Amino acid sequence: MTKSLKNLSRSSHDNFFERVYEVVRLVPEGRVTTYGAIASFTGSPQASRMVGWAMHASHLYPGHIPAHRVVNRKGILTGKHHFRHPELMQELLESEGVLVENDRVVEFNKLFWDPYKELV
DNA sequence: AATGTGACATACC
DNA sequence: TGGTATGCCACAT
Repeated sequence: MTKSLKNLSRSSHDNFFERVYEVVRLVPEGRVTTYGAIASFTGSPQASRMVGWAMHASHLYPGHIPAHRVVNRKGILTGKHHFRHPELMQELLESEGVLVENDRVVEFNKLFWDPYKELV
Protein backbone atom coordinates (compact mmCIF):
# COMPACT_ATOMS: atom_id res chain seq x y z
CA MET A 1 0.00 0.00 0.00
CA THR A 2 1.23 3.35 -0.99
CA LYS A 3 0.05 5.57 1.73
CA SER A 4 2.91 7.24 3.47
CA LEU A 5 0.76 8.49 6.31
CA LYS A 6 3.42 10.94 7.21
CA ASN A 7 0.92 13.72 7.64
CA LEU A 8 -0.87 11.79 10.30
CA SER A 9 1.88 12.55 12.74
CA ARG A 10 0.70 16.11 12.95
CA SER A 11 -2.88 15.21 13.60
CA SER A 12 -3.06 15.67 17.31
CA HIS A 13 -6.58 16.88 16.62
CA ASP A 14 -7.91 13.70 15.13
CA ASN A 15 -10.69 12.94 17.51
CA PHE A 16 -11.79 9.79 15.86
CA PHE A 17 -8.36 8.25 15.73
CA GLU A 18 -7.56 9.30 19.24
CA ARG A 19 -10.72 7.79 20.59
CA VAL A 20 -9.93 4.61 18.74
CA TYR A 21 -6.46 4.51 20.23
CA GLU A 22 -7.83 5.24 23.63
CA VAL A 23 -10.03 2.20 23.49
CA VAL A 24 -7.37 -0.04 22.00
CA ARG A 25 -4.98 0.90 24.77
CA LEU A 26 -7.52 -0.37 27.27
CA VAL A 27 -7.58 -3.86 25.84
CA PRO A 28 -5.89 -6.05 28.43
CA GLU A 29 -3.08 -8.44 27.68
CA GLY A 30 -4.32 -11.79 26.63
CA ARG A 31 -7.57 -10.42 25.27
CA VAL A 32 -8.61 -9.28 21.81
CA THR A 33 -11.25 -7.01 20.37
CA THR A 34 -12.59 -6.22 16.93
CA TYR A 35 -12.66 -3.37 14.49
CA GLY A 36 -16.42 -3.28 14.58
CA ALA A 37 -16.64 -3.19 18.36
CA ILE A 38 -14.29 -0.26 18.52
CA ALA A 39 -16.12 1.55 15.76
CA SER A 40 -19.41 1.14 17.57
CA PHE A 41 -17.98 2.17 20.86
CA THR A 42 -16.36 5.27 19.46
CA GLY A 43 -19.69 6.37 18.07
CA SER A 44 -19.43 5.36 14.42
CA PRO A 45 -20.78 1.83 14.12
CA GLN A 46 -20.06 1.73 10.44
CA ALA A 47 -16.60 3.12 10.52
CA SER A 48 -14.85 -0.13 11.15
CA ARG A 49 -12.67 0.42 8.10
CA MET A 50 -11.36 3.54 9.74
CA VAL A 51 -10.38 1.55 12.76
CA GLY A 52 -8.21 -0.53 10.50
CA TRP A 53 -6.84 2.64 9.06
CA ALA A 54 -6.12 3.93 12.52
CA MET A 55 -4.26 0.74 13.36
CA HIS A 56 -2.20 1.11 10.25
CA ALA A 57 -1.21 4.59 11.33
CA SER A 58 -0.90 3.75 14.99
CA HIS A 59 2.86 3.55 14.96
CA LEU A 60 3.01 7.25 14.21
CA TYR A 61 1.26 8.12 17.41
CA PRO A 62 2.78 8.60 20.82
CA GLY A 63 2.44 5.80 23.28
CA HIS A 64 2.09 2.12 22.77
CA ILE A 65 -0.96 0.99 20.90
CA PRO A 66 -1.49 -2.76 21.01
CA ALA A 67 -2.76 -3.02 17.47
CA HIS A 68 -2.13 -6.75 17.49
CA ARG A 69 -5.08 -7.16 19.86
CA VAL A 70 -7.48 -5.99 17.18
CA VAL A 71 -8.82 -8.62 14.82
CA ASN A 72 -11.82 -8.86 12.57
CA ARG A 73 -15.17 -10.10 13.77
CA LYS A 74 -14.32 -13.72 13.15
CA GLY A 75 -11.14 -13.47 15.14
CA ILE A 76 -8.94 -13.57 12.07
CA LEU A 77 -5.65 -11.71 12.05
CA THR A 78 -6.42 -9.74 8.96
CA GLY A 79 -3.87 -7.11 9.80
CA LYS A 80 -0.86 -9.37 10.16
CA HIS A 81 0.76 -8.24 6.92
CA HIS A 82 1.01 -4.72 8.21
CA PHE A 83 3.38 -5.51 11.02
CA ARG A 84 7.12 -5.41 10.68
CA HIS A 85 6.96 -8.97 9.58
CA PRO A 86 3.86 -11.00 8.90
CA GLU A 87 4.23 -13.32 11.86
CA LEU A 88 4.83 -10.61 14.41
CA MET A 89 1.17 -10.15 15.17
CA GLN A 90 0.74 -13.79 16.02
CA GLU A 91 3.95 -13.82 18.01
CA LEU A 92 2.84 -10.86 20.06
CA LEU A 93 -0.50 -12.48 20.78
CA GLU A 94 0.99 -15.80 21.71
CA SER A 95 3.49 -14.09 23.98
CA GLU A 96 0.43 -12.90 25.88
CA GLY A 97 -1.10 -16.32 25.97
CA VAL A 98 -3.45 -15.93 23.04
CA LEU A 99 -3.22 -18.95 20.82
CA VAL A 100 -3.50 -18.48 17.09
CA GLU A 101 -4.25 -21.21 14.61
CA ASN A 102 -4.46 -20.67 10.89
CA ASP A 103 -4.48 -16.91 11.42
CA ARG A 104 -7.43 -17.17 13.73
CA VAL A 105 -7.59 -16.59 17.46
CA VAL A 106 -8.34 -19.83 19.25
CA GLU A 107 -11.33 -19.48 21.55
CA PHE A 108 -11.95 -16.05 20.14
CA ASN A 109 -15.38 -15.94 21.72
CA LYS A 110 -13.92 -16.30 25.18
CA LEU A 111 -11.09 -13.87 24.63
CA PHE A 112 -13.18 -11.23 22.93
CA TRP A 113 -13.01 -8.01 24.87
CA ASP A 114 -16.19 -6.03 24.34
CA PRO A 115 -15.79 -2.38 25.31
CA TYR A 116 -19.49 -2.10 26.01
CA LYS A 117 -19.34 -4.84 28.56
CA GLU A 118 -15.96 -4.07 30.03
CA LEU A 119 -15.99 -0.30 30.15
CA VAL A 120 -19.14 0.42 32.03
C1' DA B 1 -12.19 19.60 -6.27
C1' DA B 2 -13.19 14.97 -7.26
C1' DT B 3 -12.30 10.25 -7.19
C1' DG B 4 -10.24 6.01 -5.52
C1' DT B 5 -8.70 3.10 -1.89
C1' DG B 6 -8.60 0.61 2.40
C1' DA B 7 -6.00 -3.93 8.90
C1' DC B 8 -14.19 -3.88 8.20
C1' DA B 9 -19.13 -4.99 8.84
C1' DT B 10 -23.80 -5.41 7.29
C1' DA B 11 -27.66 -5.66 4.31
C1' DC B 12 -29.44 -7.39 0.35
C1' DC B 13 -29.92 -9.76 -3.70
C1' DT C 1 -23.75 -19.86 0.32
C1' DG C 2 -21.75 -16.22 -1.82
C1' DG C 3 -20.99 -12.09 -4.44
C1' DT C 4 -22.08 -6.99 -4.62
C1' DA C 5 -23.14 -2.56 -2.71
C1' DT C 6 -22.74 0.78 0.75
C1' DG C 7 -21.49 3.45 5.04
C1' DC C 8 -17.74 5.39 7.42
C1' DC C 9 -13.50 8.95 7.31
C1' DA C 10 -8.70 10.08 6.19
C1' DC C 11 -5.36 10.20 2.81
C1' DA C 12 -3.27 9.78 -1.92
C1' DT C 13 -3.57 11.13 -6.62
